[in-house]
Amino acid sequence: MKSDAKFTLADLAQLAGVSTSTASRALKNNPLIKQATREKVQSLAREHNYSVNAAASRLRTQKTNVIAVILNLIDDTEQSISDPFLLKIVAELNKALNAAGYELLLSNSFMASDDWANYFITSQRADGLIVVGQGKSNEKIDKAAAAGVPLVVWGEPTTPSSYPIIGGNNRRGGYLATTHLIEGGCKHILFLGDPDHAEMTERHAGYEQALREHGLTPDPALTKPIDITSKAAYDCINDTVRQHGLNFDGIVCISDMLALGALKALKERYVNIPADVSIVGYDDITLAELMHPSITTIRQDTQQAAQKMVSQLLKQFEGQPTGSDTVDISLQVRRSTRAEN
Amino acid sequence: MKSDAKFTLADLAQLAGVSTSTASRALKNNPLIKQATREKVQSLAREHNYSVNAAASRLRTQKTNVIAVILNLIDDTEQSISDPFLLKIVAELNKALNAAGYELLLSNSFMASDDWANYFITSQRADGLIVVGQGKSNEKIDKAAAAGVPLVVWGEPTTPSSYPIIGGNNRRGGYLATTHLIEGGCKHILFLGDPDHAEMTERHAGYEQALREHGLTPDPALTKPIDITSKAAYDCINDTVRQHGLNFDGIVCISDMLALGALKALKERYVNIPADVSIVGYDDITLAELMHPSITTIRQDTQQAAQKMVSQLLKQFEGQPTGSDTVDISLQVRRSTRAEN
DNA sequence: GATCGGTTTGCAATCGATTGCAATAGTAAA
DNA sequence: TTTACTATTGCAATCGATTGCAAACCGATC
Repeated sequence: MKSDAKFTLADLAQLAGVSTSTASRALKNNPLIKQATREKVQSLAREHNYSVNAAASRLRTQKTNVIAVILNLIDDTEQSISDPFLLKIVAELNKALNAAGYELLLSNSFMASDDWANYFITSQRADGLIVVGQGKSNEKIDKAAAAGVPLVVWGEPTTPSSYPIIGGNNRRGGYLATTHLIEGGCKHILFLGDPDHAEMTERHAGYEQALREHGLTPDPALTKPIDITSKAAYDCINDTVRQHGLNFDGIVCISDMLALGALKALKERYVNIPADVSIVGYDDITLAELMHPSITTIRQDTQQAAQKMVSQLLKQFEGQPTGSDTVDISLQVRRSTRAEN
Repeated sequence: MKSDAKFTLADLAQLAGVSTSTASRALKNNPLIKQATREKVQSLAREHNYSVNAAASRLRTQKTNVIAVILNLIDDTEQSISDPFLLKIVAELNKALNAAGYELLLSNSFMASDDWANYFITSQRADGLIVVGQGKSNEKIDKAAAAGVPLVVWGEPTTPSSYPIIGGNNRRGGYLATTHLIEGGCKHILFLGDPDHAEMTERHAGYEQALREHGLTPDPALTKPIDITSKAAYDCINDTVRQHGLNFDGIVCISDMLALGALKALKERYVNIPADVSIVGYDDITLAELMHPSITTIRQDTQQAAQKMVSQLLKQFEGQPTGSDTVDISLQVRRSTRAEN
């Protein structure tokens, strides 16, 4: 089973009594080669455990069949590592890429050098990039795109860009979440999350839009620009309650992680959820359903997201036109909000 | 900035007025080359955005500097994708590998062909493997190891094997968790998790040991061999309570995800945690602390785990002896268990 | 038997970097 | 000015697979 000496295409060809060119073509079922020859070569290959040397093949073909997935973390927060949503996207990307015949090289923005184009593409480590998260600035992404790197981003689809951005309809998400709270009778709705971040800006816009459409006036004091961590949400809610008492009856969170933090803070103060305060999260991570009460949230279809990203990337390889696109979202109503007014 | 024509080592060498051999050596600071020459080449390289072609380099050196990380999922359950613990390990591996100059190729056992040795190593896609999770059978792993593939596994360290296995001291973990419950006054302790799985076998052994040492007799009926999903835990607790009433006052879970499911089921039945039933989880995922009540759990040091795995792998590259090893674990006491009797 | 069109196959160059060994430049001693 | 070394640099082979183009083969037709 274990053959110590390397077994190369040349060896295989010799065994089969053909040239390496024939062997190579036979292996990939090239119709130029007679059927019988193909089968012979292929069966010998199987028998001898032959597999194409990827390095050589990549060098010759200038194609790696590898896509680098970059977790573009915001600052140094723990967001990346602890946020199940991002990781779920990575998992789905893994599936989708494999299905398309690509492998997934995992990176994160702290590691990879600043020059993505160079590091991944010029150096022929990958054929393209998928960047998960826009970060606070698009500098690195823009730079890579400007260098002609095939890339796709998970983020806010309406952001003007020269590359396709896939994401949920965040404005609608914010709108749905807020409207649901209002219909449940909420009048003073907190917005938890930093509106400076592209996706969040939209969600916040949807939040304000919903308020206005229902005759409520957005109060800037109710928007809490915090980091995307449960801890930040927990602290924020505690501070707010301490300072102003329970001056709100609903919370729109820009991620389920924040919702969990908020929920914890409120429960510790014996605030009744959803009677006294209703909470809506975002992303529908597994945990949302497991909480007590389970959390109403905006679900983003991650499988569809992965497929769209991969397909946009493949289009770039083929020179076809590409564009930003949205992914389905839907409101998952659970127990952290009141059913109706 | 963007140069369309490929810029190769040869071009760089020509610009610098040296041969490719000199250029190559200069780039990697080979002392054979005069300092001045090195600097000249390096600065030209920077200036022209040169970066070594990985494919060519790999072909020539027979070294990829890539490690394939395989998520070895148990069956078709959602475990992989939803379990934050595994993903945390991946994230830590990413860091540790990068620090050691390696890249991380992400795979999972559904994708990769059955013949890992061939697919990853012979084909020169990676230099070694890190397998996360032993799975229910070691077949694939053993096969790869037998083929001489450098590999390390995250699993139960006491499993006899020809390759190093890194993992927590699971017996001690089970023991600690159970003892803690007993000291809190629990008499009828449920064990939630499938003892068939290597790591879980040990945790279960620790559980039984703790019971015996405290004069309690393990009751087989209290061991619930369920899948590693919150849903399974939720269903299991519901079934048990429905059939036998609340015939237990403590639960040892083999993962926090199970603890969450159990917690939810109990809360829905208005069982008081920890007064009526205490719960201990395993892994200390972020959520454990965020639950209400927060969950007492066994923490495994994932950063240390990643470092040990990587270091064991590097040792294999260097031909040094290797061996299985354990990672620190500790009991994190929170609110889901009673402080004392 | 020569010719022709279509099938199959093989030759040899190529992808870009690395490295053992030979060659040259440089320096100090004779 | 040689000689003897050492410090630098360059030559050319090599890693293994792919592919454009030319060559060989095959059967059929004239």
